[in-house]
Amino acid sequence: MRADARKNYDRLLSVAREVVAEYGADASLRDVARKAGVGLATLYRHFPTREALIEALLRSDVDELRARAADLETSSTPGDALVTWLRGTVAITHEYRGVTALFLAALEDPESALYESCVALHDIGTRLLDRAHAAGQARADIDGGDLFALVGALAWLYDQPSVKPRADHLFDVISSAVLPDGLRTDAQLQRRLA
Amino acid sequence: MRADARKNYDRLLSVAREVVAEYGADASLRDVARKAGVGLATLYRHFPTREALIEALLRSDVDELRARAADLETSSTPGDALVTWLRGTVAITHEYRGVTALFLAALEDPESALYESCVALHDIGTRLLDRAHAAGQARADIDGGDLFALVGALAWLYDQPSVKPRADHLFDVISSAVLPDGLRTDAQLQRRLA
DNA sequence: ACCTGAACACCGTTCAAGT
DNA sequence: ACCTGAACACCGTTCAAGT
Repeated sequence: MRADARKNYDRLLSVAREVVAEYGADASLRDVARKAGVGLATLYRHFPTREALIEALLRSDVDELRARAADLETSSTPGDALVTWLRGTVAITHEYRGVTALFLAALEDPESALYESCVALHDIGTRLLDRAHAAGQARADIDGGDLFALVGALAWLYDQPSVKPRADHLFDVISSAVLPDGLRTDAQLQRRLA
Repeated sequence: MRADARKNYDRLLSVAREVVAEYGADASLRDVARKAGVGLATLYRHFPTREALIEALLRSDVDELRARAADLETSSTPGDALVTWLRGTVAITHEYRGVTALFLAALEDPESALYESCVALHDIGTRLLDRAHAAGQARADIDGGDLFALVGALAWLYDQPSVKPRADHLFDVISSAVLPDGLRTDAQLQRRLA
């Protein structure tokens, strides 16, 4: 990449991070280009679609979630590991307000720039879920696809301002549906019994 | 209302019903006016906001849900009544793709044209939920606001094309979190035990 | 190679001017 | 009273013309 192109690329990415944080994943791309002091077509060549831009923003987050999952697999009970990872995934997804609908669509569209990231998240979740299944801590009739969809629904709930005060509670409700207390013997349950 | 105004009003409403069914609650209002053969400003005077238009479309549905709830209160066990009503509410909300975010916002904005409808749905749900609470069939730490938010999340899930095949399953998962089988003695449980 | 401005076809919202 | 077209300030996307 030529030096000036590189500079534009980096500038676009850093401006996009701010704009998306403020206006969500459906922020105006024109606005991003304008604030980056760059022609609109320049943004389009670096990031041919909105998904491509979001993907570039999300890449480091997905890597982090992957690393966390690896840690959790060795440091926690299967049930706790899954819940902790879900909480982190929902939190990060929520930072990109409105991105969950893009995610769920991308999972079925290998052409999407978000496809790889979505598959990665889907697979990590499935792996943690299967561990919980093996330990008899997760509801048996839920698979990785269900889990991915529930993460989307939870992130969507966090995205709604009026839900925010009860969002953590709803996280507990939904995650306890995936991991019923009756099947669990981990820290969360210990706390409830204490 | 003058005869020509009445005619325009009715025509706008019927066209809006089709357009919203096809493109969702964020359909182009310009498109509605165009297809109704009416000036754009005419639409705006009859329906000063998008919420006002959606509210007009939704009014009969809300009335129907209210009637159903009244029936269910006399014809079913509290747990069954709540689940059946939830299913119907999610189904109808889903017909207006994308309306759930408007709903959750309207519940906190008395100025919104959707406010009355949202409060009505919220209150009906709370009433059915409290019956289930009294019968010991519903999870105690869930209130009407939680229920309203969960209905929104479920309708959002039904709105995502990639989730559709598993949406009914996720409905069961989430509704069983609200009404755990351990607390229920109704038809759904009987079926599962059979 | 890379960038830009303008063009095109859309929005939502408002308002002066018509009947 | 009611309606309309045009105006304004926005989009996303594409492309010919510049350096």
